[in-house]
Amino acid sequence: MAQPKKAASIWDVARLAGVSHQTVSRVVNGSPRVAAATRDKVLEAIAELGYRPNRLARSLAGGAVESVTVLTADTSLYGPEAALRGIEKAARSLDWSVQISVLDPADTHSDADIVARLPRAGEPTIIMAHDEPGMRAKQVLLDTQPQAMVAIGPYTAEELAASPWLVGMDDGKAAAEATKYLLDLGHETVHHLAIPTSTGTFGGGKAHRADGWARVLRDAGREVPDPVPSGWTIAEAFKAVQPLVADPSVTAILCGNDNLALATMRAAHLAGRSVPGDLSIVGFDNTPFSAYTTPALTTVNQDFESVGRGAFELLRHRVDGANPRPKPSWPEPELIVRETSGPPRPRS
Amino acid sequence: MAQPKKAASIWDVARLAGVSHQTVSRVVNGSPRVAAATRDKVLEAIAELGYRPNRLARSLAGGAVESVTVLTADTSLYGPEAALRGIEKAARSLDWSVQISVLDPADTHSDADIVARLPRAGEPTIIMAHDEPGMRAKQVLLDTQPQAMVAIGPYTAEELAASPWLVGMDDGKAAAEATKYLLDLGHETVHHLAIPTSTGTFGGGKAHRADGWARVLRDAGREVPDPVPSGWTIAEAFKAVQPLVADPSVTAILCGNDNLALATMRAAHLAGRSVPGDLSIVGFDNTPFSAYTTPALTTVNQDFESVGRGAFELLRHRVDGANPRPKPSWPEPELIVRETSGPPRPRS
DNA sequence: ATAACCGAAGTGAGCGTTAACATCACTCGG
DNA sequence: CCGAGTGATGTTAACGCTCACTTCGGTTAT
Repeated sequence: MAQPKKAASIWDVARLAGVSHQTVSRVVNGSPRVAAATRDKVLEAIAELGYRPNRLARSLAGGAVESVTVLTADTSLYGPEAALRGIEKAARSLDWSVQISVLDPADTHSDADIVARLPRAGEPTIIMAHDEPGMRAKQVLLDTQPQAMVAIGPYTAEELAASPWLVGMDDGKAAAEATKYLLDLGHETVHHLAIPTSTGTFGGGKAHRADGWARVLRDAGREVPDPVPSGWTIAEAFKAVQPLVADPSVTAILCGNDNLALATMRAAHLAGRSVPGDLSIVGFDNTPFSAYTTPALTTVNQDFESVGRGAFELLRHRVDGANPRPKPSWPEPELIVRETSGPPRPRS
Repeated sequence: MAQPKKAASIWDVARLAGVSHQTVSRVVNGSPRVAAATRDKVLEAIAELGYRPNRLARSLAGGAVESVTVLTADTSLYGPEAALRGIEKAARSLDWSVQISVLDPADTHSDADIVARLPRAGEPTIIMAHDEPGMRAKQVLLDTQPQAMVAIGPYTAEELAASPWLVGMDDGKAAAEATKYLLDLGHETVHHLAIPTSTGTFGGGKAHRADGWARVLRDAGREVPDPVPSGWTIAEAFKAVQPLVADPSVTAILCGNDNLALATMRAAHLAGRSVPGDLSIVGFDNTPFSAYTTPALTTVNQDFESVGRGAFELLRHRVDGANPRPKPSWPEPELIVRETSGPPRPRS
């Protein structure tokens, strides 16, 4: 069935159709300067040979750019995964191809190593810059090919507007909102189980979750407890959160994401603390499972898929220069109150 | 800082080092036939120019293949996501690049459309063939370029051994094991909330989850209830499972994956049925969250990441022909008993 | 001392496309 | 009825790299 022969090239089509290879190229690329009769002949030849254009050659020859490379440190995390989905969707609709390369923190890579992942110099690249490896990659690319990169991360509206290569949402603002919500519920203070920072220290960016949380507590004149650092995995979070759930004075925990929140719910359950009776828990991201836990998780919705699409649009703008700089067009993070949050028990 | 000039090519390096472009190529590719002094000169020039080889050109010129394209219908599902991770890891360690293209069931694509996603004819491709779009893509690629494709899906050991392009695990066997476990616990029968089938009908493949489940019930002489079909999303599952949780005669449900199991737990809770007291629930896949739900989910562990790696190895074997056909080397699916399963309540 | 050999390097021809320019047959206005 | 357009096509030169040869100076065997 399958011919072991080499795939047909534009020249083979040209020969069969009795035209020049350039005419075939014109037909394939939909140039209007081709007679209808010729076009039909060529199309017929293409069908007969099962010809498919070779994108590598196309790019090499200086055709329009048509591929993006996504650099990310974790594809199992909901945020990056959803953003990647948005990128892929947007890219596919324009017939761009999407490459993905994972920045594994395990193998410490040099700057050269990071750049070597790109299939060619100047390859359009989107970086998920929410953690340390991502931030580093962002810096490397910024030094190497700033005109062909876009980074996704937590930034304030001002930061986003000021930088031509940034896309993201203001997590700090969202975290502030969630913290305020818990305070308004009557909690004395709110504790924070934090995702790994991208900078090594908490408070590195105004748009970081931990930062928005701390800001609200300070502004309200409340004690700001030390944030409890956790890794990204649920198992790590489960371990890290133990002291918090064991402490009866802790009545509310804002978790850096829904995975951490799930771990916290589990830990609270095992510690014999009821949720939300003894302990209110708020997550982050509105991960699909969050609406179906028992009790259902109060969390902050983030439309990562739209952000991913936005990143692609911005990148395209920067690479082609053609379209005007696209405006951010995704919904703001929004608190979704479900069942894991409520007023604290009255002091006894 | 960044020079807007074009990136350096092999010729630029050659000129600067005072050698021919071929010598540069030799150095870059680690050929032994280069004098040490020359090599150093070239390396220096490379560093100075910041030269990076262009993979597109390399592939075009007939260098070794060094990219894989992964075709999948759903990146948010744990299985495909984990397999993709395995593929990426294996590929990266060999310096291959990974492309990803999502088979969106929304835009019904023609066979030609599927093939058009590949960057070039003969592009090495791995297909996640666990659902309808995947199966279709598998068929198309099988007809087009069987020598450069590998499919991942649920197959029996015999099927896997017989086909040179198949990789996967025997879900049927695992489902059978889980069903038997529930029967042994004393349940009269076991109901099944099923993931979408890849063939349109249940029982299409011996290695399918629904098939293994039905087989055990039949063999045990039990009634085989109609499997309840669900979509992939938790929300769909939640809706689909309602009749099951509402029926007090249903004491055990085997769910097609952990998402469906989570939905079932939630539905059971809302219906006032305790788990595992009134209802035993078993999931599939050992999704990370499954160990942290309350109660923790009994499920079947699947090492998708290893399967992904295996798929890559097999593909490499088929494309290069060099290495001997790699043997499957991942753990068998294994039942993990946690807290959502137990004996039925004694009849009253 | 001469032929045969070997390692180090260079030359030229593609790989499949597109961009830029050249050519050719018409058609049209004056 | 001829020069200028114009639309349809062909020709040539990249793009950055690898492959298959060729060349050249210095050994080694005879």
